[in-house]
Amino acid sequence: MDLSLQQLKGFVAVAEEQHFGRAAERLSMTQPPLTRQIQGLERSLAVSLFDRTGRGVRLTAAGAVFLEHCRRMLALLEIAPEATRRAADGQTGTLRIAFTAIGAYAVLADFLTMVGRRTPAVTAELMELVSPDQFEALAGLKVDLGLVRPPIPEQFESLLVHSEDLVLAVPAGHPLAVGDGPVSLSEVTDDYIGYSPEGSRYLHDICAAMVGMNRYAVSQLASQVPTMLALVRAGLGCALIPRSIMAMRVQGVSYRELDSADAHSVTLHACWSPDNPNPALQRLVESLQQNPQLDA
Amino acid sequence: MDLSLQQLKGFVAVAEEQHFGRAAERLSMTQPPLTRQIQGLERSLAVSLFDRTGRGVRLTAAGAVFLEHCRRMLALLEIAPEATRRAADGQTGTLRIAFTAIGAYAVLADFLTMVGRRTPAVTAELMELVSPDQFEALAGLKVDLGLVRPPIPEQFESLLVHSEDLVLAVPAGHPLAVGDGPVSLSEVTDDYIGYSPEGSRYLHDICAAMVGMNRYAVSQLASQVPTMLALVRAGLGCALIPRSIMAMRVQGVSYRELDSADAHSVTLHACWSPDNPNPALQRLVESLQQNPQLDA
DNA sequence: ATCGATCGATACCGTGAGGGCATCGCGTGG
DNA sequence: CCACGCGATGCCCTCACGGTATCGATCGAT
Repeated sequence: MDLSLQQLKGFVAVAEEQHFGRAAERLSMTQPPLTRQIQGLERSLAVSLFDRTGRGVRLTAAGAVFLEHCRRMLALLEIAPEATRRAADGQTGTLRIAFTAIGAYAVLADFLTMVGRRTPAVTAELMELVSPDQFEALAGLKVDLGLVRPPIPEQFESLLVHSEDLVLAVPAGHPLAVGDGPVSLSEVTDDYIGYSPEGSRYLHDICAAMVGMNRYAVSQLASQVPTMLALVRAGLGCALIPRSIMAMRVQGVSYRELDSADAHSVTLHACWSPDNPNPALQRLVESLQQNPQLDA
Repeated sequence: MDLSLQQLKGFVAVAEEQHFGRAAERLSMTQPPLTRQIQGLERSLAVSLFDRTGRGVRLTAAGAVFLEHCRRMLALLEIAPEATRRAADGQTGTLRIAFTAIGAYAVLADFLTMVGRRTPAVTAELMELVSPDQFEALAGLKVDLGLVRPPIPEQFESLLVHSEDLVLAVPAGHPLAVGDGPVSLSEVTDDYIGYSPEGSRYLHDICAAMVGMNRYAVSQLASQVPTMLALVRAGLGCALIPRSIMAMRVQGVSYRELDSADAHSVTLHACWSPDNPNPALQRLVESLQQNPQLDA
C-alpha cells in the first residue's frame, strides 16, 4: 500500500512551513518520523518533492503540483464526514416521489412545495405510477413516498394530503350539460362510465356505492381520469370525477356539481414504508408527525 | 488520526461488491479486518454506512453520499503521482519568461511558438524586464528564461535566438529622410541619440564603436528603443536601431539601411541559470541542446 | 579559517495498530 | 429442522511507525 493520508498531511505541513521541525510541531510529533514520511513519499512517487538546501527546504516544481493535489484531497476529506452526517440525518439526500395522474393535477405542486419547506436541501425525484404500482415500488424501496388513493395496505404509513368531492362530467350535447346549479344523481338517466375495479379500486367502489352497483357497471371502464374524460367527450355517458380535474378544461365536456345529499369526498394520501431507511424520508415523516399541517 | 486511505478503499470495495468476503478478496486480505475497518469508519463518522441484512449488505443513503466523496478522493489519489511525475520531468509546469521591449517586437512570438512545440503542456508566464533586471531575476530564480542582449554573465547559459543588423532612424524633416538606397554613417552630420551605457550596455558599446566614441556621446541617452524613436521624432538627432523595430511604424520617423561596410549585427539570446531546478526549463534546455534549430 | 548554531538524516528501540486464524451468532433456504 | 452463508468477535502475532539520541552538513559570526 503506497501513500497514506498521514504522508499527505505531513507533506502539506512541511510544504507550508518550509521547515521539518516546525511542521512536526504543528503535527504534534517529532521531526525524525516526519522526515521518514516525506522520504517514503518521495520514494513511492519516485520524485523529489523538496530541495534540501541545508538551510531549510524548498518545494520543487513537482512538489508544488503534488501540493495542489494534496490540498484538494484533504479538502474533500475535510468535508466528507460532515456531508455524510447531513445525509445520514436526512438534511440532504434524495426523495423519490411517485404520484398518480390525478394527484398531479390537484396536489403535486403544493405537496412538493411543502416537502421543499420541510427538507430544503433534499432533491425530489418524480415518477408517475398508478396506485397499485406505487405500493409495489414503496415495498421494494424503489420509491420513498407515494401519492395514492385508498385503500392503503396496512404495512404502510400514510397521511391525508387532500380531500375533495366528486362532480359530474357530462358530454356537451347531454340534457344536463346546460344549467348551473347542483344536480341530483337521480337526474342522470343514461349510463355512467365507471372506474376500473383493478386500476382504480377506490374510485370504483365509491362511485359504485353512490349510484348503485346495478347501474354503475353497465358502461365502459377506465382506470385513468384523462381516459374517462375522453369517453365522456365521445358521448358514451356521464362520469364522476374529482373536483380538481375541473381545472383541466376539456373541449366537449361540461361539469355539474352534485346535490349535497349525493356529494361524496375522495381522498389522496401520502404513503410510505416505515421500513424505508432513507433518512431524508425519515426526517420528512418526523416533521409531518410534529406538525401535520400541509401548509406549514 | 481518523480516516485512513485503507478505510476508504475498503469501504469502496465493500460498497461496490455489496459483500465483505468478495471485497476482502479483491483487496487481498481476509474478511475480519475488513469488517473492523468499516466498523471503525462508521464509528469515527458516527454514521451507519451499510444496512446489515443478514444476506449481504446494502449502502445507506449516507453511505451513498460518502461513497461519492471517496471515489472523488481516490480518483485524485490515482492521478496525483502521475501528474507529479510529469511535472518532475518537465512535461508539465510553468516557465517564467522575461523579455526586453525590443525582443518582444522581433522574436517573442516565434520564441513562444518554439517553446510550445518543444514542451507542449508547459504554461508560459511572461514578464517584461530590461536586461540587467533579467539577470538578477534569473539568478534569484524569479524567472526561468530571459531574452537578453549580450554581454551575458558567465554564470548563465545561453543560446543565440536572433541576429539582425542596425538601421538608421532619422527625423521626418532630415536631409537623409528622403531617398531609398543604403546610406553611409559618414553622411550623418548631426548628433546621434545614443543608448544608455547602463540600461543598454550592449547596444551602447556597439553603436559607440560604429560611429566613434567622440561623436556618439554628444546627444541624449536612452535605454529603451521606444524612447529613442520618440527622441528621433522630436528631431533631436538620428539613432541606430535594430532592423526588426522598423515593423513598428512611428509617425515622423524614416528608416535608412546602412552601407554593408557600416552594417553591424546585434544579437538576442535566450539565457538561463544552470542551477535552476525547474524541470520544465531543464527539459526545454535538453531539447535545445539536442536540436538548436529554433524552427524545429 | 574556526567555532557554534541550526536543520535534516540516521540508528536504535519500543509499542500498538492492524492483519490472519479460528470461531460464533444469526438469518435464510432447502 | 438442519445446513449453509455471511458478518461479527476473540485471540495472537508481526511490523510499521513514533520517540530518543546522535550524526553530518551548511551557514553565519567572530
